[in-house]
Amino acid sequence: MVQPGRCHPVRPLRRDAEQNRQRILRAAAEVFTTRGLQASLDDVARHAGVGVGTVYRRFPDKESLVEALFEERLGQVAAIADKALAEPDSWTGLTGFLEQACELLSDDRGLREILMFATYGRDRVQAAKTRMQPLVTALVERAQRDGKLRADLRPTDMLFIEFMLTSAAAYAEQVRPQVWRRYLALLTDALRPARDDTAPLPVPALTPDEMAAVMRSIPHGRS
Amino acid sequence: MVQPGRCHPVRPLRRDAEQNRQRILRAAAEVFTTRGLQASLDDVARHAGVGVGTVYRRFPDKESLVEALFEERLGQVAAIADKALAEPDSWTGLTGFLEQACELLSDDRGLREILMFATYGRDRVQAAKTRMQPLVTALVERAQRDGKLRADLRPTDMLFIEFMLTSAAAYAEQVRPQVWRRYLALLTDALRPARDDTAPLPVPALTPDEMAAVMRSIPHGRS
DNA sequence: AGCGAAGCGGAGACGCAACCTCCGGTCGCA
DNA sequence: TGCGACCGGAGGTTGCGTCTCCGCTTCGCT
Repeated sequence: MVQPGRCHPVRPLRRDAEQNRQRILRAAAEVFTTRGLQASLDDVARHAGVGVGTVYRRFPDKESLVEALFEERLGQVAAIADKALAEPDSWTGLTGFLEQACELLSDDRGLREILMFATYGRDRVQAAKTRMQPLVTALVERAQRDGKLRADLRPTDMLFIEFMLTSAAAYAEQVRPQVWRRYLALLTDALRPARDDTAPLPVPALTPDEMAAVMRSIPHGRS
Repeated sequence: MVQPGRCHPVRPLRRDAEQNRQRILRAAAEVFTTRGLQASLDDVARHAGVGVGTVYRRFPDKESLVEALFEERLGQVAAIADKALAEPDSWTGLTGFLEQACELLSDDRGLREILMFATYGRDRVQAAKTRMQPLVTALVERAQRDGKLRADLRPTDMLFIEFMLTSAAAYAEQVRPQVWRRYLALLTDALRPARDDTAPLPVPALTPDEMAAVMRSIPHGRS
């Protein structure tokens, strides 16, 4: 996908080598999305039908492989926010954003781990997040200006909602991969402007800085 | 707390030994609640100021220690449901249940892991769950009879809500341990009877059997 | 066809971390 | 005071994941 940023032109790989590279990428995608990032490279190699050595010859270490793979996915996430802002109706835009993000994350365990726990590629993820933040903010503020969204919600709330939904999705994955839609509907309903008798939210939302701190606070390893 | 079910009367421990046992239990409680069940017994021993050997002399293996510790906590969880049913107002009972359960779980990582992922003591947890199920069902049905709770919700939904909230709590633990209350308020609001323009929930709730399957589907190890 | 370089496989070195054992020494208690 | 319960913690054992190494294969150019 992305040519490595070598300073000298790279001699193209031999045909068989290139083919193997593709096979590895495909296998890695499958393994990491279904079993998560803690899957071993031996797994990936077995899945690709090549030896471990071949994997390590192409990708100096696990991190490179993971980054090569998820670069594109990270882009997709940001694209979802873009598309949501392009949607003329502010409410549809916002709920569509939540739904599509959840769709993307709910069947990609690797992406989930990378985004939520920054297991690898801290920097790339950081970049993706700083790109998304203003978009989400715009989405939220637009819907509030239109009176479609409960006024006391903040952009970071959307991230938490996303997080809660994908947690639920992950939990039920093996049994009912789609239940998260039930809870999305529930939460979506809760996002609409408060009725008169609605209690105010008892705790302020996280600030963007606090949100960043949350990410940093996650132990470097797994959940 | 609970005397081990030896068939022959147990000679009481020597005074220093008993004291160490207590110290171990206290240390284990602290370590497991803050760092989770994956903490090593070496950690516990260090924390207790005793050698590992001492720990293993008292508790044949890690599982026994964990079970000894969480037996009581598991009881507390069930007690919360009992208390909620005793509350005369059905709405207060239900939301109070959610709040108190979340309170208990949000600052006890070990309990969280044991309940959600059944990392240890599958049977005990199963017992606790089957004890709770009818209580939660009663709580839900009572509130619905009173017209206080959205009619299309099912008991398993409460467990998912619990799960989503504790996930959020865990996520923000280091930065803002109380944000979960914000999302509890949001969800609580969503639990009230649907307004006329509320969309129906798009996916059926899990059945109790499916819920049990979810538990079984969790890989035996960690999250 | 022939040859050099690029590529391959996978056994296994290495590192790490957790669980648990063992035994020389210590300490409570009758 | 002496015996036996008890202690500490070094280290055995196991298990797993990352990555290396080297003898052999395959490609592709001439």
